[in-house]
Order: sequence, then structure tokens, then C-alpha cells
Amino acid sequence: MSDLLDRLRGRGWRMTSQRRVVAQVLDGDHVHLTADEVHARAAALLPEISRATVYNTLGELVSLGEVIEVATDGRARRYDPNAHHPHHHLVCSECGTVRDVHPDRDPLTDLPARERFGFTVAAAEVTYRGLCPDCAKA
Amino acid sequence: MSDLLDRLRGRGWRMTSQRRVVAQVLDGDHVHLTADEVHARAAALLPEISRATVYNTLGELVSLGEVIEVATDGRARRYDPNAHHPHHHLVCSECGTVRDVHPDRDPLTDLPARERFGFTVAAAEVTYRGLCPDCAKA
DNA sequence: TCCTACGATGGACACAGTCCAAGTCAAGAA
DNA sequence: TTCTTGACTTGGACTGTGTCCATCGTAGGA
Repeated sequence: MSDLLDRLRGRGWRMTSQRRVVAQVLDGDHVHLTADEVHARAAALLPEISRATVYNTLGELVSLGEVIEVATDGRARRYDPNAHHPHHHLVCSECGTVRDVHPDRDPLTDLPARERFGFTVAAAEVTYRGLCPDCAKA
Repeated sequence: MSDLLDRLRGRGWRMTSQRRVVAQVLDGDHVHLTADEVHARAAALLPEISRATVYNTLGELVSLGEVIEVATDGRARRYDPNAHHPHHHLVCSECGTVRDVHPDRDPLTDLPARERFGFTVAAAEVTYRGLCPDCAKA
């Protein structure tokens, strides 16, 4: 994830301890934290970090295209650092766990012109829903 | 939409003026209102209706399967009365307009077993994003 | 080492949604 | 038709999520 820090520095980002900690917390695969979770984990490393800073930093990462915002339910947005590999999401309806998945086909190709209503369609996000192994057992 | 009222009565719903008004407001195609919008339109017909009742009624309609909850952004949930015809959504990134669309293929068939991580996958929702004709012009 | 513009802070605010105790009323019973 | 009752509605308090802003602090160039 120091790749990320390097890229950010290259873009003229001022490197502060707060930003470093937020980037560090977002490292890894299948990471889909809410802003509050990011704040909690960041605060474990840097106790004084404020909520506003976490929101600011996440917002910047999103507009730089380094992190993707995911709205799996109508509740808190989740932040996905896996922004450089196109993928979709599989969500457990019970516990909310999210996994990154890679379907065989891009759904964009399956939306015929007559169903586009004159829109310039740029992207398609798929949310698969079901039960994760743990919740299916219970 | 009196179909809906009939179905609800058949299911033992007590028919109150509030519920009638909420059902009436949700009538139509390409309707994707937020709870607050439903409340505003319902209040135009029945001024005393409360926010809590609108939320209760929407929640009941959703659990009866008569209305679908849509989370197109991380903000307010939207309510879609077109629950009996499977479809997906096309959202304008600029103004938020939503249209119902019908792709040629069900994306569920394109998620191979190795990408299911042991989940029991039940459904797939596709959100297409782009610019609507009006916003593309501006 | 000094400067300063960019970033961090925390507290107030706005919005979305939930919960609850008390009052109201739809619809079946008599 | 009136009575009864439990389901429904109400408004207000409360929680969670996200935004805004004035002020303070500091990274990094001169």
C-alpha cells in the first residue's frame, strides 16, 4: 500500500500522519469499511484523529479514483480500496459481509439501445445478494 | 393501483386513509420516491399524515413484496412500486433521475461458482450509471 | 530556520431513519 | 346500529451518518 502513498505524493498530496493512517487502514483485499469503522481503526493508531478528517480524506481518495464508494444498503457508505481492478460485490443479506467478485460478463453489453432512454451510459455496478456460509448454517 | 389495495385487503390489511394515500402516491411507472417525497405528496392529499406512518407503511409494503427498496446512492432509500416485473435501474449521475430498465441477460447466470465463496446467491441488482439526455445537453 | 498555504480539529448543524407511549379508529360482533 | 378491541397513527425524542465552518497547526519549500 506504500504504492498508494507514492501515487498520492506524486499527485502533490501533502503527506500528514492522518492521511498516512487512513491509507494504512484501507490496505488489503475485500476491505469494505464504513467511514466510522475507518475512523475507529485509524484512532487506534493515532488517537487524536477527528471524524471530519477521515471524511475529508475518504472524499479525496474517492475523487482521485483511488477508492470506490459502495452503497450496498441504504445505510452507511462503504469504502473499497480495490479501485484499480474492475469488480462487483456479493453481499450477505444477513450480516452485511461484502466480497469482491468478478462475473464472466460485463452487464453493460447487455443493455440494448432501446432500454437506454437516451442516456449516455458509462458504467454498471452489480450487487449480488445472498447468504454467506456462516449465516446459511445458523 | 386499486389492484394493490385489493391485494392488501386480501392479506388482512386494515384499510386506513393513510395507507390508501401512500399506495396512491406510489402509483405509476418509473416511480422512485424517497420516504420524504412520499410523505410530502401524501401530505398534499391528507395533511395530518405523519412521517412515522409513512415509514411504517413503506416498510410493510416492502416486506409484503409489493414495493422494492432501492439504494442508488449512499443517501435516502427510494421506493419502487414496480415489484412484480423484474428489472434493474439506470441512474443519472448528475440529477439522480432513475429509470427502470430490462437488460437482455440475467447477471446471476454470469457469476461462476468459484466466485461465490460458498454464498447461497439469491439475486442480482444492476445499477447502470450515466448522464440523462437533459444533463448531457447542459 | 522561517513562512504560509494547505490540512486538521471539534462542535454545530442537517438529514435519514427508528422507537415509544398515548390516543384513535376500522371492522367484526351483537 | 352501536359496541368493543386490537391494530394503526401520532408527534416527539433519539440515533446514526454525513457536512460545514472558523480556528489552529504543520509540511515542506525558500
